[in-house]
Amino acid sequence: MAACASGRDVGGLGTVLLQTHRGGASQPLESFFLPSSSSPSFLGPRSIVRFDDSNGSTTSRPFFTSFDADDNGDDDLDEYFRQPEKKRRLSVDQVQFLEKSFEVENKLEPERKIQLAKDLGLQPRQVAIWFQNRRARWKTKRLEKDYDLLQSSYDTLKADYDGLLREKDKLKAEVINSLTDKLQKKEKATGSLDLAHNDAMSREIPLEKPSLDSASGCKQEDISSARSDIFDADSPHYTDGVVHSSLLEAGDSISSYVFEPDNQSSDLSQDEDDHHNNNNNSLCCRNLLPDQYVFPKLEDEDYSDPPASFEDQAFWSSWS
DNA sequence: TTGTGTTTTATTGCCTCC
DNA sequence: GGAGGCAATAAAACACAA
Repeated sequence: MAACASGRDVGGLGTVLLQTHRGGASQPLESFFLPSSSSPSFLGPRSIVRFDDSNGSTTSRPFFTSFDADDNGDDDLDEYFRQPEKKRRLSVDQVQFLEKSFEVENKLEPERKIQLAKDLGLQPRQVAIWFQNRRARWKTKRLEKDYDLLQSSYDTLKADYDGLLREKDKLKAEVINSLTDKLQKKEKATGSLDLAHNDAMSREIPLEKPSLDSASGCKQEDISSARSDIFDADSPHYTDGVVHSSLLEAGDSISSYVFEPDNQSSDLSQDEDDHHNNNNNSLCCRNLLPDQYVFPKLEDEDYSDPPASFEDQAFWSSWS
């Protein structure tokens, strides 16, 4: 018999009830299954208690019911033994009993297994199998809960991240607009400069602004060295006095990247000035023509896309 | 009634523990 | 080495729409 095939389960069944195929009444056939019986073999799933009728409804019978010999004759019994193995579902009462026991403790000690089997009229192995399957279902449910928890956590984090991205873009736009406005004002002011000044600029003669240059520590040799320092593959390139930044993107408005040439009337904050003073590239730009003063794109890092380590994880992407 | 998807019961093989 | 747990799976039982 299948239930004995694994050879794992021990017997130990007190009273065994048999049920005929689908709709038949339960029959106590203790003589067939008790250890002292002449037939040592267990007949498998058929031996479980069954309270359901043929329509699937469950009666309120106790776990041990008496066999009504009038309802089932020898023909039914013969038919039963000729039928192939059929699985029998546990009754609602049995399942409720097992559920309560599972709530108390989801592991099954041998003594408890035997006791439950006796109480329910099941094979101890059936009780063990039920607990095993019940643990598997419980684990699945717990995994689903954990998944939902992680999903909501991820959604919250994603929302925060997106909000920060929007805020960053907004701030970036504000900075660009501010700089553009300042540039336009400067361009208007530049139009009123005297011819001599313009001639000097047109010959690319650096505007002498000793106070600022000294403040920034930018000398002619410094400029040269600074140029060579930054003139590598990853840096903006100088051509004809113009900084051509590889960071500049096609279609970007060049005015967005024009650096303020006139330091005397600079509206930049001290922090910004400090930043510029610490930037060789920006220092050197003061020696270029005003309309050629170019500085690399403001951002050093691009956060418009989530970091690969964050977004590329299959774990997360599989959720979205 | 039948086809189909889901749930439940049971088996098998592997692993760990004593 | 035996007992028991677990994952994977089979298969019966069940639910339900068409």
